[in-house]
Amino acid sequence: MEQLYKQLQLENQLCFSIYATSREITKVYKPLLDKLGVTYPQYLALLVLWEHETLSVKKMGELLYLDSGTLTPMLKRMQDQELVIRQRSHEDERVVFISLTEKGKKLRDKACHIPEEVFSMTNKSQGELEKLKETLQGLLQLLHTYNQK
Amino acid sequence: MEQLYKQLQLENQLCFSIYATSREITKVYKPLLDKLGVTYPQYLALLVLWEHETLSVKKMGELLYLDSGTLTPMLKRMQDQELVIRQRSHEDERVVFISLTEKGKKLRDKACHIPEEVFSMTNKSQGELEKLKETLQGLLQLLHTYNQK
DNA sequence: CACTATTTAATTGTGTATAATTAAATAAAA
DNA sequence: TTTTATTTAATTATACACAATTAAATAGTG
Repeated sequence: MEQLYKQLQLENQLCFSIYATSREITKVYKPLLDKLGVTYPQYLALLVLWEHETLSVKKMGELLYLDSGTLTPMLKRMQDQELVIRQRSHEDERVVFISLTEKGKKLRDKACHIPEEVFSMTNKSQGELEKLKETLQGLLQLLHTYNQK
Repeated sequence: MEQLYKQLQLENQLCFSIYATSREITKVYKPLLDKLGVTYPQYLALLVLWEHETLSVKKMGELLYLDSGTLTPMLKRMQDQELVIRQRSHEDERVVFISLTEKGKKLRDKACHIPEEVFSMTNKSQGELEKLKETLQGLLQLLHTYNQK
């Protein structure tokens, strides 16, 4: 039982180190994103829209691993800020397409320097962070596949 | 500019791989924690209480990297479920001590097998996950120190 | 001792997250 | 072609997260 209890120590939880690190990362981004007037999840939404121009809510959810319960209200807030436009498809009335306004497109140039700023504060090598990212992407795929079943 | 735009691709964001992985991990824990009747953040709170028996809200926040705006309502819900007891210190009336009820203590034995169950589904080696954990703990410390300034 | 600063939780307001349900539309099958 | 199943967003309810403020208590200073 001692051994089993030891497995329950916070110190030994990989899950916690990921969970806490994720939240600390959000805090690092906060002052940078405040300048753009967006939150961290909204920034992620912008990343995929800058890459794809127009996306359905479903496709955005697949890319960001988020569902409509999260995306719908978030995208409505972004529409209120005039960052995105939401419009139903004519071919299939169930589908809602999200696209960027001019204001949303312009934010890209203000965001350009953010990755570099965040990287520089870590004092880690590019290679080390790259490797960590790939390890996590592998784990992410594995867990996501498992959760789909 | 092309190079700068490339840095904004979702695929290149370490932050996103951590963010998304963290949420997928929570989903893996969900069915296991449902059996105990707790959420994932509540499970983390139980982990530190199983280790420390009694903790102030402040100390719990330090251990879990959470503030009172998150902990206070969560601990009240856990009190409603009769998992914890909240009582103010006599020496310092500002301090609230959290301790486990018998029911809360007993959950430990039901939780014992969870780490093993989660580990087994990953198909990763113990060493690989251990190394990932240590890398993230280092990053967590670094970011947390930065965010404190 | 009075006054100020600090510490600690609680509260408030906003913004995610996710499970579960609903509703509308399309596609597939009998 | 009616019926059935599936797909897609939206909605609802619950539970975090965190910034900012408040309030109470303690500690420190002159």
